[in-house]
Amino acid sequence: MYKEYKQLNLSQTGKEILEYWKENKIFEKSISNRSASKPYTFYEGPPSANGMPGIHHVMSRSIKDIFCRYKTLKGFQVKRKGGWDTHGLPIELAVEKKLGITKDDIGKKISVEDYNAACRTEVMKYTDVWNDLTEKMGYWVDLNNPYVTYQNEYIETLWWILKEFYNKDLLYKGYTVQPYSPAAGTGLSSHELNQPGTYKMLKDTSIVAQFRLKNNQVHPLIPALFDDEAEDTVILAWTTTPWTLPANCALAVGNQITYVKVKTFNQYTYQPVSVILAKDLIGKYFKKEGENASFQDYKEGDKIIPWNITGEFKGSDLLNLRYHQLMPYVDDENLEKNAFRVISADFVTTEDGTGIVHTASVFGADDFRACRENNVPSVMVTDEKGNEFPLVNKQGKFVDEITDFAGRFVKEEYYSDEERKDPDFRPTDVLIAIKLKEDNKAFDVKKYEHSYPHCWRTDKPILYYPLDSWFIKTTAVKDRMVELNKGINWKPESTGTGRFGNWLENLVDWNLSRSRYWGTPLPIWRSQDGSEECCIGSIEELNNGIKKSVEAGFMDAAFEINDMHRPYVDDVILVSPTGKKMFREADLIDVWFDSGAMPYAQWHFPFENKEEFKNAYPADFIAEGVDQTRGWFFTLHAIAVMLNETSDVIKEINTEIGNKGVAFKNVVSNGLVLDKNGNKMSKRLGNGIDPFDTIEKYSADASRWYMISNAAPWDNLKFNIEGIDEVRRKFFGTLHNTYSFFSLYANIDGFKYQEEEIENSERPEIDRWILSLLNSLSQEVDSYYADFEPTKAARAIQNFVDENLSNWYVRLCRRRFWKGDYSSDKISAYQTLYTCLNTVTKLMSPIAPFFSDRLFLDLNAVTGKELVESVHLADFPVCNESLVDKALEERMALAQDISSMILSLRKKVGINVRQPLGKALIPVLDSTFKDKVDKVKDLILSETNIKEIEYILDTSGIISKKVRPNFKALGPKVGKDMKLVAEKLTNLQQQEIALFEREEKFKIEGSDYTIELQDVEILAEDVPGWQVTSLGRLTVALDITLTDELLQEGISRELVNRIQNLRKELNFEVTDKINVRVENHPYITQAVKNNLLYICAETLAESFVLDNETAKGEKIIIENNEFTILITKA
RNA sequence: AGUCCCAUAGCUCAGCCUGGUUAGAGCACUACACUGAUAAUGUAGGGGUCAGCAGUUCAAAUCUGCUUGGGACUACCA
Repeated sequence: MYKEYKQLNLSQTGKEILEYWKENKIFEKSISNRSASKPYTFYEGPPSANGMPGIHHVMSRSIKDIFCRYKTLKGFQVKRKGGWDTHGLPIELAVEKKLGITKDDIGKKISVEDYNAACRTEVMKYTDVWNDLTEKMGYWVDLNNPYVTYQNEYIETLWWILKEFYNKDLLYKGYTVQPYSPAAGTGLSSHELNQPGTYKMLKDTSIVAQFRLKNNQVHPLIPALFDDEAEDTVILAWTTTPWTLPANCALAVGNQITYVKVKTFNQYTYQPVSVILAKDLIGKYFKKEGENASFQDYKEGDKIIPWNITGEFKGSDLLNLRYHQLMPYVDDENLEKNAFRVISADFVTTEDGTGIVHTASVFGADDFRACRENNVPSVMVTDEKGNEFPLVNKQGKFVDEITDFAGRFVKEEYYSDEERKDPDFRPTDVLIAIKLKEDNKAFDVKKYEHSYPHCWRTDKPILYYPLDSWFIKTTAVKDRMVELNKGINWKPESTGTGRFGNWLENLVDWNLSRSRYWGTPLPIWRSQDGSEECCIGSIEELNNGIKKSVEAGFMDAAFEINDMHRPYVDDVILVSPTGKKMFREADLIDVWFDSGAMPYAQWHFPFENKEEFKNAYPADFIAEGVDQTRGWFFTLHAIAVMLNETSDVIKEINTEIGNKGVAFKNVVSNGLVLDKNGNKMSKRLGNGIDPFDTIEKYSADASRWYMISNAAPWDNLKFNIEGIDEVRRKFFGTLHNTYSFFSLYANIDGFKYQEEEIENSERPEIDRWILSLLNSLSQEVDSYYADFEPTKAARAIQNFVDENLSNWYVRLCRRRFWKGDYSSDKISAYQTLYTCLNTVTKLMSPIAPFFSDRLFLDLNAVTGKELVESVHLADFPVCNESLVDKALEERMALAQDISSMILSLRKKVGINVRQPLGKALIPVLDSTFKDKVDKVKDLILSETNIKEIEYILDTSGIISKKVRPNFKALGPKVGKDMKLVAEKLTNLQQQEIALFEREEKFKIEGSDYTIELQDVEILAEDVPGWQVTSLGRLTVALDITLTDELLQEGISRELVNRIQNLRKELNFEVTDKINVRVENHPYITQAVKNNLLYICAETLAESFVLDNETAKGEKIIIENNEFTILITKA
């Protein structure tokens, strides 16, 4: 017996199937059943286990799951090792919050050891919750042997990778400009900078400085810039941080910006000067009244300063102009040669300032980049050891070399309140402004209020400051990364070429350093003078180093390293080749390096598992949110490309497996899950959706199906809980009903698929049709999955189940299941419907793993046709081309259209379907059309309750035709006369159309155009005198004459209908035979006599008596005629 | 601020790459029908300035540019 269900409960089904999977180890079998020689590799992007999972995790993990399950069905062995991302700032912050401490307390109130121990505990706090979600949502991933980024083995692989880079000079120490808080003495991450309240309004002294051009240089613009040797021509540049002016090393212009040279006077010194600034900004510095005013009449102190434009240039013309250093405290040969010149930069605008940006390479991130790109050296001081330092020290004070301001804080906020209250106190910026004014180097000085970031701990403004950091020289392999990216299949493509491609094009070196505690330590040891250093690539190497150190007497012999985190590794002192002590560089590395290295580290490669690694490299498929583009996707790619360049082991393996050096071949980047109004879900708004509630209430299957079918993965999903319910009703409900229908009758007839498979050619048209569609569907769904288009797959399956299988096949075939003997037609129907259901379970199983398995198991429990324990162990359906019949699909579509049109006509004239009608008329304009319709005629007739279809031939002359222009064909021919031609054609008279058809061409009056038949479509639009309707090229007319015979048949059907209702009301089994007594009402007498056999057969009546007396039984009404009827079980 | 994505019926989405004159589907709504799939099903109906403006074209939801709104990422700037 096929299992029958009272109603559909997807949530319950999910729980039961989950138990079944566990008991029977289905997941394990889905891997062990497949050959290891056919691997399909998936990498799990490790979630951070320190937060609760949200509904968006169901989304991204559904996508991962779908393709892994699909590939399993396709015969691949798909291992999926789980993983946990365990390092990083969020964990540190969670611990600090929990313990009620700040970073300052680390090493004071709490030891680094205890702190890190707390992190280790914290990070796995939510593991159980995550594992629970993973199971309940049906995500198959190996949770028993996950990789964990804090484990020693994992870290050891990271060290190995870093050493490979180090050996090829791809790891270096350098400066980067970072937000830095002198008051707190620490760099700040962008995360810290984005805390609420860090950006505050600040009033700063802003200066427009005059950078004097050298008049003795060789440059094409010199004649235009200097009228004579005495002329003082300067470039104007604006700054809100005057303290950076001593460090000025370049001026940046925009290539496309227009600049002008303006002759005028300095407002402070009254000296004549020629200034260069952006044309758009003239109005900001010069009064209209002064334009072209007399220079002779100008007197010192005049409010109106005369000016006039004497030249105009593009930014690109100004490039490489050299100027005198503005504040020459620090200078050298290299600077004179390569600095103090005009460069171009893309960030220059004409919105503020002068359109020329003062650039101090070490005090601004943009500046730093622009200078590096243009090979402009930085203005730095050098200590006795030859180390370079910026002009401002780490306390935020000018160094001694800046004689006039030495020892002064660069920001006035760094002075105490008392100092600032002193009436003689002058901020350093103001002192600089005064000096520049005196030196005739300031063009304009003003207070300027702007938003500026502050340190969230000290509340003082931050500086952009160069800090020592370790970098990976990703720029060295940039071209290779760009090149290899082109071979990666991105879904959607635009993310790969756009977001990711652009990112690679603008690649900068990867700043690895993090000044933190809980993370992978940088394995670099340095002597104190920085002259010697080494990079450790394994635990063994470290232990050897420790041994030597013990021998050298630097370390205690009892020292043992068991944990590769801080503080333990910090206690290791190594011996340099010359016998000096080397200490570990205190930095941790970026956590993104942890996750990007997972292809190697998850296997502890190359220390162990070489084979496992080789078999699982690179990934065939990965999937994460689009926010990982510059995160995990990038680090995976970067590390893979660089290892291919640096590591012999990796190169060898890549050569062997034919990998050019990528970490993944296909990548799906999914969009966000928003709330139903399109807002981002957040704790603050309280609009988040709890995945556990959703799964409990609506099931994992419906949730997954909803998310996948509703929008393409890479489009943002507006998550509406009602949508899940719709999916349940629409799709799962329909499928479940179809199965219920099947099981009801299959159980009655004892269909167990024991009979021989009925030859396709022996099956009726409608069976061959649905099987044709089914095979087309298999093919289609297969290619959608293969193309990483799950949404299209889901929609195709859903459309098949709803529209074709349920709404047409089952509806039209109902009689075949309940009527008559267990004939070959009936068996054919069962076999066909069974095959459809069984195939659909496999097609849908990647998306809805629970329900599909239940359906599959229920079907096969009876037939035993498939020898596997789960749909997930089955093979993906293969399209049998010989069963695909496009012509059949086409004519069935025709049947559907014609039926629908006839029903629509019935509706219009108010004759319901139970009343048979004599005939429908269909105009045929070509012979193939008639053949097509003829083959599906019976379906149309029974569906619409019509006796006959009559074809009206063209020659009968009763069809009224219409010409419809084929614009695509006419376009090139008539061009702009289209309107006229189209109107003429549309309004052609019947005789004209006939003429057109006979001659196969038609001349348009009043023009030279001769229209041919292929330029138009001629269709039958009307059959005058009949009820007619049209759809596209189809036209159908209905004969609504009711003969006595038809009327009586109609009455018989009504009678049958009432008897069936009674059977049901009385709760008779569908197989019960009955006896019927009906009051002999004149309305039905003749109808019963004429159609007695029909009525009895339909209602399973063994006897049918028209009784003249009785009034017992139920009262029924047909067309206002009332009479009684009594049915009893026979 | 820059880059990218998105905008079609009350809601969720097709269509756009490759332009063709009546822009589709489902849900919701209304009416009717069906009643041996029945907590199911069918038919019909209303509902759209295809975000706006401009351009290219005989013809634009579709191609181009700009604007507006939403989102993402990057940056935080003299």
